[in-house]
Amino acid sequence: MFSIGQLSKRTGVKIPTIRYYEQMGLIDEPERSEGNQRRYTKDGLSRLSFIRHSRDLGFSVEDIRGLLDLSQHPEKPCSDAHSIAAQHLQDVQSRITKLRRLERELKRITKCDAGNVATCAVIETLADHGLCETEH
Amino acid sequence: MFSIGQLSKRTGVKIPTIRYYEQMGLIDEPERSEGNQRRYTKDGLSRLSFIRHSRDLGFSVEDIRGLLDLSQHPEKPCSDAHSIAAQHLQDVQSRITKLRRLERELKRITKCDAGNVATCAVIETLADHGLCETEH
DNA sequence: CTTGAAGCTCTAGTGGCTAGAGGAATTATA
DNA sequence: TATAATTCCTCTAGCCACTAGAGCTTCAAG
Repeated sequence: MFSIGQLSKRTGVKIPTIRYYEQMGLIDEPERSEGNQRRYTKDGLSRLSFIRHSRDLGFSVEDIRGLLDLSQHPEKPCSDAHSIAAQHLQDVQSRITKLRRLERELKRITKCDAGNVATCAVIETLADHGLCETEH
Repeated sequence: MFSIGQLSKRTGVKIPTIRYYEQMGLIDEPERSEGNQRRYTKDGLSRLSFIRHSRDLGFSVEDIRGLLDLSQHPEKPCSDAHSIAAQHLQDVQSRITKLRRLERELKRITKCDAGNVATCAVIETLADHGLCETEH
């Protein structure tokens, strides 16, 4: 049996976040001590690790709800899990593409070495979209 | 003079967002018509464009506050603008790095072609961090 | 002068937490 | 065993950058 603090240390999920997940229904309400403190089992620990890991990979809480549900039903086909993951992969890739464009633009405008704001490329570019090299 | 709707169309910023920026103090309160509707000048238009453009580049509202302030003082050295932009560039770059790692991991786990959840790599990987190839 | 679009203010909700108040329980030390 | 230090409890509110909706008023075209 783990206290919430121990669970937090083992998983790297902060205490208020664990309580938040409980509220959102991602983890079951655990047993309580005589004094009403949460007491977790190994199962609780592994479920929380699953959640933590999924969050690290950027899945939304809703996605995780689906993935957790699937993981409880080993007999189901895994195509559902795949479509969640594949969709998420697409999201990640499109975010990367956008950020790469930003990066290029930011690199370009931070090269400016003007002395003051009047001729500064950062300010100028922000004020005038036409100066941009790429779409965004 | 533009109505809020015209301003919205010209800048691509949604109407409630314009009012939100006003509330946040990013744009001045504009004049009003006799019937209390907002009426904007060209100055208002270009200020909002500046904001829109900065948001597109991913600057936070706080950053923009600083950049706007600088843009009103053309005599100031532009090193302040640079440090805001350079810091932001760093943020963007570190986000890209993280997303690239995610992408690799997601690609790997979505390659699984198992029939059901019991042996599905997506579920398995999420449950067991040890199966991951890279840090994240 | 009517009608329909566009505007107004105000409140509340989004996601995924995080912070703080004010108190109770547990654990470690004396 | 007494006390002190730490951890835990619930509850409310805040973060960012909007977005949605209710209920009302004003504007512009015909």
